[in-house]
Amino acid sequence: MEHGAERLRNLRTRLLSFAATHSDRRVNEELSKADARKWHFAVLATLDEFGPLSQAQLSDRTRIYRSDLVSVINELTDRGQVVRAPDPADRRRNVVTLTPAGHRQLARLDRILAGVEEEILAPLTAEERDQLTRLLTAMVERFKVI
Amino acid sequence: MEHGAERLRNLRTRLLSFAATHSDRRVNEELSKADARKWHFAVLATLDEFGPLSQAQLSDRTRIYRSDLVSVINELTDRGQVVRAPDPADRRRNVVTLTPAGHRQLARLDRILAGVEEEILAPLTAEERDQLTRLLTAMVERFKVI
DNA sequence: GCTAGAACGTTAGTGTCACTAACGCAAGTG
DNA sequence: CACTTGCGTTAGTGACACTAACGTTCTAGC
Repeated sequence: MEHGAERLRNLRTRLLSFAATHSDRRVNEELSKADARKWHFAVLATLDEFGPLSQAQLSDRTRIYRSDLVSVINELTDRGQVVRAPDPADRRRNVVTLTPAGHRQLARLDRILAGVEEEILAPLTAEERDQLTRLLTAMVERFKVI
Repeated sequence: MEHGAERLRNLRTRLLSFAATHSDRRVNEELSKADARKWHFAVLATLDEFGPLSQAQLSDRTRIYRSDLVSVINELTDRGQVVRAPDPADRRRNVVTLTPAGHRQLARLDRILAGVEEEILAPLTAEERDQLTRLLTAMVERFKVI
């Protein structure tokens, strides 16, 4: 009888959002020690993977809204981790490029995030972690389609 | 070599937060059709499970901050789904009680949330859904301890 | 009994995030 | 050349998580 007790606790949408809230909070706490936030990592990692990109491309790949990306790039340029330059081939565009400092920061954030992940996933075995990754990936894959 | 490509996509904290964001958005979209939001459900379900409670008790059980609970209770009383009355035994307290209309609304929200859950979990088999519940529960259990 | 501390509800305010709207400019398309 | 589309940017909205402070009321230790 799904009715009555346990209703709240077993609601998976709630469980999911609760887990994510906690995880996000920890991530932001730790990243802020390195003067960063999660979007910083997303942008730095994407540039590292794909090379210099326009802001629109960065927005597509990181799922950060174009409008929010502006201030993220501002923050990263302020910290010297990224360079924003107009694209001579298309003057609407800015080309965003990783600097050596940005590369070092990325390595730092990598270590931090690995630590937080370890902490968050601590109660799970290695197989369970893989399983979780699989399940979540299946779910978010679906979102993009719909 | 975890380094380089795939870094972002495989970051489980990101996967988690992405899945939760989408799930939350869908939940709120559907609940708003019933003139509700997720805290409404949390409060109504908790009152249904435990009977009349003070706001502090509600805050403990739903994990809604006391300060945010004020407006949630306001909204629910405006809709006639809940009654807030001073506790004669302890005049610091308000006792919050479910009304018949609140009970009906709860049933409605139950159906809505079941639908959204079904949609969100669509790509998963029944076993996988159980597994997900198990894994997430294990994670959030840990949070409370730490 | 009285006083000190704690609990209660409330108000106000902060910062992050997801998301929308509108704008000026530049590029490609018919 | 007009039209549309893409680009970066500014401004703003609303939900959430969270903190601080306040007045009122209860409870415990002296």
